[in-house]
Formats: sequence, structure tokens, C-alpha cells
Amino acid sequence: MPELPEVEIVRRYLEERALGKRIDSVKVIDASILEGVTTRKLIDSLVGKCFTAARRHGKQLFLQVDGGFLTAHLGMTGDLISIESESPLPRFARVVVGFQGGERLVFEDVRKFGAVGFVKSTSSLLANKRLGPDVLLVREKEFVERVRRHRKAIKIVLLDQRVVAGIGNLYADEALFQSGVHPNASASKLTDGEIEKLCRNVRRVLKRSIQVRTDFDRLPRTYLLRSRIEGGRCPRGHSSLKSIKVGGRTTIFCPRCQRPSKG
DNA sequence: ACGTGCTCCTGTGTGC
DNA sequence: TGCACACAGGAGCACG
Repeated sequence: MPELPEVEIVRRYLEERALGKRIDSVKVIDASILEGVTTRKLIDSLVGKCFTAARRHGKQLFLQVDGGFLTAHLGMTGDLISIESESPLPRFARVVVGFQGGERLVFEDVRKFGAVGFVKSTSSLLANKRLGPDVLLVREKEFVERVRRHRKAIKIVLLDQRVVAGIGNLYADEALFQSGVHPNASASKLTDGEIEKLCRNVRRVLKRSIQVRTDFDRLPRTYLLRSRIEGGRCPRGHSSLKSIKVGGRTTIFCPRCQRPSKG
């Protein structure tokens, strides 16, 4: 589930629920979820400290403490939730941070594609993963320059977190639809105007989704996400939606609104 | 550089 | 109802 909007909602939730409380325990239930850190190191880095800030870069989360940052990536099924001391742990709890007073912050993840780690600086993790600039912060000009370097299908380029960090499968489809760009169009063959439009649309779509707390039923009727299934009706009424695979990912688009380029 | 396909893992939905 | 199978919104990797 987690795409950038979900991650941003989690970040805000963490700001309310996880900051300023003294950490008095860390339990790693499944160490395979750890990335670049041992259980010992995680415990030593966190216990006795407080989270002081919650940050996000693309879909990557950071919880700041004195001396570094707890990192969390939610993968496809990950979540971070705060529970009361008496509450039972969720079934798929992988890492549990206990606060003074009994409240606990739980990283849960059914499929274990997510990851928890610890870094001294956010920039070291961004460099390690070679993440591009955050999609909501990058300048439009830089977005255009970074995207048009690639010759691959535009959708693959949008999903490449090294180009720009934060665009997931659903929002790539939405932005392409709203921009009238075919998902298989070569990125380098798009005009600057088309890429600028993609940049503006992907941002608008992500922000709108954050606003409605990712409840797609509350999105405007013009959004593809409201009927993103094969055979669904194009919001502009032009055609029924088609499903293809691009880079192995399910891709829904409107064959009339998003014509392949003739070149 | 590019596309393809596999991998990590488990739950859910579909069709027989 | 049971069962097999396809599929899932992420991301890294090997291969040709």
C-alpha cells in the first residue's frame, strides 16, 4: 500500500505520536527486516534517547535521535503504528520501540519487503541508495533534466527512485493519464513541455491524495485512480481503460487520451 | 543502455 | 468448501 502519500501520512502521525518520548527498549522480532544495522547497534543507538523529528525523502522515512536517524522503508505492506502498553502486538510486528510509560511504536510488515535501519546522517542513506531528489521538492527544471536523459519508457523512468524519489506505480499511471502521455513513450523523446506537465501533475496528484488521506473515493472525478481497473471507464469518457505491463508493473491507461507518439 | 524476468514474502481474490 | 493459481501499490539483481 504505501506510496508517497501514505508515507507522508505516517510521517505526520509519527510527529504526533513518537516525538519527545524517552525510548526505554527496542525489540527486534525479525532481524531479516534490518538493513545495514545489527540488533545490538540499533538498541545502543536508540535506548535512552528521544525521537526529535520525523522526516521523509521520497518513500523513505527518518526518525531523528541524538547521534543519527532510525530509517524505515515500508515496502509494499509495511506500516508504523503506535500502540498502548496493554495492547497486544500486531500479528506481523517486526520491530518494537518501547517508550517510557509503556507506549510502543511498532514496525509491522506482512511481506517483509520493508526495512529498518540506522544511519548517522540522512545523506549517507540517500547516497547509498542513490535516491534522486524528493519529487515534491525538486525544481521543475531539474525534474525535466533528470527525466529526459533516459531513453526508457517514461513510466519506468518515473518509477526509478534514482531519477526522482517518491513516485509509485499508481501515481505514475495517474500523472501519465492527466498529462496525456502514453506509458511506453520514450522519456528522451518527450518535449520539455510534456515533462514539465508530468512534473506538475505528479505533484498535484500526490498532494491531492495526501489531502484526502489516500481515500480514492474522495478524489475528483477526473482522476484515473477512481476507476483504475482494466475495462474501467476513462474519466473523460473517451474509452474503456486498458491494462498492459510496463517494466513488469501493471499499467492502466486510456488508449485514446494517451496515444503512443508517432515518432 | 535497454528490456526481461527473477527474487525477497505472505495474504487475498478468482476460477474451477 | 477446497484448492490451485495469479496477483499485489517496492526494489534489487542477473542476464542477454
